[in-house]
Amino acid sequence: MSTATANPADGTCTAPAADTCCVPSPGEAILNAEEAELLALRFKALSDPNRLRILSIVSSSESAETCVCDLSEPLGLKQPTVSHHLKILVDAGILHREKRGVWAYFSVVPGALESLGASLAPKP
Amino acid sequence: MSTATANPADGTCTAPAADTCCVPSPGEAILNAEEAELLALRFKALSDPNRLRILSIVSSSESAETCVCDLSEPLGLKQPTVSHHLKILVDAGILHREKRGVWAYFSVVPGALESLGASLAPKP
DNA sequence: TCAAAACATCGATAATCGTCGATGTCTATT
DNA sequence: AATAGACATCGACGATTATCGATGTTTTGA
Repeated sequence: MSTATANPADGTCTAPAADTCCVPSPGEAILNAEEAELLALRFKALSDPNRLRILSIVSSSESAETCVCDLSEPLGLKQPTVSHHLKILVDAGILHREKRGVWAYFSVVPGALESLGASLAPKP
Repeated sequence: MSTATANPADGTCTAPAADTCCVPSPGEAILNAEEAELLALRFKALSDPNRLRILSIVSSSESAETCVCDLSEPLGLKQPTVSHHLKILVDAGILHREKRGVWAYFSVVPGALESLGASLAPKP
């Protein structure tokens, strides 16, 4: 199971067996599709400049809480757009939403960013 | 500069000044647009399930090096697609490409993922 | 010199995403 | 009850993205 013909569907990559290419890696330790999908969803939440700035503002706020109207102006985005980004961050488990009266306050979920960062570590 | 009328462009959010909303945060420590754009670009490289699996395969490879033909089969993707994903990861500074003969070998840039993960830490 | 193989690049297509105006929902105030 | 304001949701539009077939480039082996 270690020699050549890695992609029979293409008929290509039938390595000359002499040189060492196409050693299909350990086999088991590979991130499976479902896990990858879940992880990608969380990174996708961080893949937009405005969402990163939202996180920066929320986490650096004195009260560690921010309402939507605090974000619209410094980002130069309209309210529906800000709400949309906030929803993505909440769905990703990164932000926490708490409705108090008319306002909605957002805060960073404790440990959320750290655990995401930890998934980039060399070896678990 | 701490009271109300956060979004004059909309005419909205003229807070009643009695309750505490719309305190526009510290002011200086906010991630600026250029930095956010750059960070987002790197996270965007991690925001695709197949790219995460590519990283998983490359980093768990025995020789810490992988060629394209090793990736096409386990991911179920055609060669041009794999090449496309690899280019994105290389451009983001996460993977290193080395051409040896006919094959191209990829390896994780040392410290690249760690430094990205560190940008998610509580306080710099 | 020629053929074959690995990989990159191009062009096209379907899907997803960011943005915003319009509208709906809910709450507090009058 | 009615109004006003904060926020969420909807629908639309332009831009970006993932995927793949076709093709180009480069290197090895005959």
